[in-house]
Amino acid sequence: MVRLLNSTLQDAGYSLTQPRQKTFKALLNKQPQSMHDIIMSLPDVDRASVYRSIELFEKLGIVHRLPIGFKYKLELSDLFLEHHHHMVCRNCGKTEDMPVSQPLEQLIVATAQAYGYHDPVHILEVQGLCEECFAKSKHQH
Amino acid sequence: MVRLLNSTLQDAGYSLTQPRQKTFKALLNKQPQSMHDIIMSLPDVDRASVYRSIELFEKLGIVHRLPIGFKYKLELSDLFLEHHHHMVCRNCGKTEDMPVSQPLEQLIVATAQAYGYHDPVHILEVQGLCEECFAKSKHQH
DNA sequence: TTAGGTGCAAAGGCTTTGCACCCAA
DNA sequence: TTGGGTGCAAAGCCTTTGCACCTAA
Repeated sequence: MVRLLNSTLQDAGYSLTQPRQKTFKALLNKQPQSMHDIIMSLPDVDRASVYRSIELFEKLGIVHRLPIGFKYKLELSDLFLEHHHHMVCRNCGKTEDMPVSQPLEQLIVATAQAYGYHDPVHILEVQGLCEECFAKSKHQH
Repeated sequence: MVRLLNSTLQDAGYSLTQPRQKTFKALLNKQPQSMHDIIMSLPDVDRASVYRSIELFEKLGIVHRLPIGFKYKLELSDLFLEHHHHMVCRNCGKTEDMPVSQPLEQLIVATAQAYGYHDPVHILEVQGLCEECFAKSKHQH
């Protein structure tokens, strides 16, 4: 994985520095995280460098910024992961992947096109209660 | 409409003040607006009061805060409008309504439930090029 | 060696808060 | 009349920027 980061950076004329490697590793095999989460997990990297690394990673297509609520979270892009949507638990805030369903994908694109939108990209956020929080809420009543 | 604002506020124990009325009117018959848009359109109402009114309106279900990109925009809620989604033009930023399609609604809910999410609510944002911007982009090439 | 990258500190947006004054009921 | 509501100014986040120092190539 780090190998791929290296070549992605270098092919674009950027160097593989320690802060960039650390920021990348903080994203590996993780559910989407907030900027704050990443900054806290890297106490020896300056905030400004984390922001600058993430900005560069977005530009190079290494990370995606997901709108969640009115904030955003960050995760590695489809270069490293399959296309998918997210489900957010509105009680505990946990984010889970929702794998792509072809009929759903096609229907969203077809609907947008029916209303005159060209080249549509979509962001689908589903909020609900995860199994655990749903179970807890039943006990409390 | 102002009548309904009045009773909604008073039933909940709040008074119908001038800043609240003006903030409400700024939202009437408009596409979703940013907080900045609303504040700019009300030069004689203090920013803090606009924020406080919008916060109250959300609590009372009068307005909805829509995640758009990593920001949000505000519009009157389903009490005043029908349930719908939004399409955002990624060139000019224009927001348009996308009326509800039953098959799409049902498929989104069914998919979330299939992955263990209870009581799902969904937010669907479609980004694409509106007719005008699409036409312009063709001329430019 | 040296351009690009980093850390530090300060500045910029947007939003919230504390407090004295004001006005809707 | 009076408690909730407002305006003002200041403070608090989160994010960006300027600049001197550092380091990857």
